[in-house]
Amino acid sequence: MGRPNDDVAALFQEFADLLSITGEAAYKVRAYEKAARAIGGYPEDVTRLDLKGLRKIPNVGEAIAKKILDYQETGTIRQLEALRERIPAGVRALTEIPTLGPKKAMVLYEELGISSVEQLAEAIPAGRLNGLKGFGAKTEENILHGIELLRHAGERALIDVATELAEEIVAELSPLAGRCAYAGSLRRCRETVGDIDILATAEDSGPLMAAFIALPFVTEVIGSGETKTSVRTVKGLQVDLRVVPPEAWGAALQYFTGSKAHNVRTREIAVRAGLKLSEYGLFSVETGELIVSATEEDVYARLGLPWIPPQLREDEGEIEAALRGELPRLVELADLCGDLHTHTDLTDGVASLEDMVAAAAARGNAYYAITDHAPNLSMQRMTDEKMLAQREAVRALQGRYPDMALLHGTELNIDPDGEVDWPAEFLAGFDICVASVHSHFTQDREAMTRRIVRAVENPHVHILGHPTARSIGRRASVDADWDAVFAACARSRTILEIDAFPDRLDLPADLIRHARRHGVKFAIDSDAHAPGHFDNLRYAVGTAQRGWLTPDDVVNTWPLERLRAYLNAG
DNA sequence: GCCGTTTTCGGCCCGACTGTTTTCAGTCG
Repeated sequence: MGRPNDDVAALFQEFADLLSITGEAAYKVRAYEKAARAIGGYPEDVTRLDLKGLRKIPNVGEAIAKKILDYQETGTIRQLEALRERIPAGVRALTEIPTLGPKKAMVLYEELGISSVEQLAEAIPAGRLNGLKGFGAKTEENILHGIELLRHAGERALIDVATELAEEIVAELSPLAGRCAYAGSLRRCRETVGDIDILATAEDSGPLMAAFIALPFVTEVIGSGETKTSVRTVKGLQVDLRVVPPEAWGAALQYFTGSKAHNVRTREIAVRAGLKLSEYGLFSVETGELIVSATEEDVYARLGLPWIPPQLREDEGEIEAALRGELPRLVELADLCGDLHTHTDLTDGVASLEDMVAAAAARGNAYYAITDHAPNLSMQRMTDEKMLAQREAVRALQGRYPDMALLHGTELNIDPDGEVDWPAEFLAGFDICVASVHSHFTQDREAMTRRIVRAVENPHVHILGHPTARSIGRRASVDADWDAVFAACARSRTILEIDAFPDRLDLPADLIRHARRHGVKFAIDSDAHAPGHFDNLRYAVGTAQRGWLTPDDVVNTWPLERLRAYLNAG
């Protein structure tokens, strides 16, 4: 997204990677990784802070603060440039090959001068690794396999694909397990996942492991032991099954949910209290005695913390908030009482107005907005007459739904100058207007910022639809000064959408957190084009939770009267 | 390199699996 803090964080992550390749002590590498994460999640722009301000960032001390000052002056970090000269970028790329880490990468570079994945792929069949210490036949085979995986699979799975697969596996294994659930980044509601972690309890892991390997979509067993089995599935997605004794459920679930950074923090807290935390429980260091392990709540409580929702476990301030007793009461799916962005077959939806409204009512919505596309998206062939006719149909339908208020709206197109489809007089006839970027995605930052700010300042625009217009894995976010956009939304009381389509999830979680600091409100919308799309709302809720949103932040958890008052005030 | 209810030095999260150097290092999560 090109935020300055992300750029600086990426430089320090690269610095850490290069240090680890040079064999620098692990704690030093970790110090840079921690600093990179802290900088990425820091609310203030680190390129505008002085030394004193920089030192306030957690895990940023004298040395790293000075490197940031160097970046402010020169646009780079001299020590990083020096490392880049020593270690070609291709050597760092070698560590992206599964099973090949920094140590092996450095041996390959120093002994054989290999500095790219391509060179390594050619060197192995040519026998150039023969006799190289630490590289036996099996290791060569694993590296070649890893290169294949890197080239072909590579991509992360979208959350809906991964969730459906994980739920299917849990359903298959549950009859054989005491307890069974998915953990890992999927439980934390990351928007994409690199693998799936399944956790189960059993006294004897044998039958579970056997059933797991026998699942029809398993194509390859990567590794298998008594407590852990890893497989690859038809879609290239890796799935790990961990089996622990029943009494260790809570500690194991906490451990396998991660993130790694969050776990490091909780273990450090344990160490300071004379305790040792592992997936088997919280133990006394002195006596080795088990203290707690049955539930996550027990583990956190014994560390002096409230239970922390998985969506927050990224070491991005949740530990500190928990210690202060300031964890947010996160918005939940059950809090939603309406949907403010949906389509019908009048434009590109695939279900009729009647069917969409019936499905919405069946979900128990208190209000529901129909927002078909406006005419400037010309392929939708919208006209004033069609839109007014739909409004009549909506009003007529209202009588059948005494418990659900029907709102007639539209999804406007923000043109390159920030104008929308209709003049103010026509827009005033809608109950609600969403406005979205659907074209000209590549405008430069200045033009895009001006464009979006102008649109959100339009008094008839209530919601900025899928604000970044990204398509995960296919199209990058548009480039805009998001702080300027969020400030404009806060001023004009324009609501930011969190679009539930699994390849959008837009606004993304990190930008949600930034926007919230500006005092902006949000709408969790399905953008449904068919009744089945309402099921995607769970993923938008997960994204909102990762953005630390409470029900008060989300306008479609509010009663209709409060929502109407907010829309009209804007 | 960072940090401090063991506070300016001496620590820094924990365990499983794999392959190889056969008693342990590297990688991964």
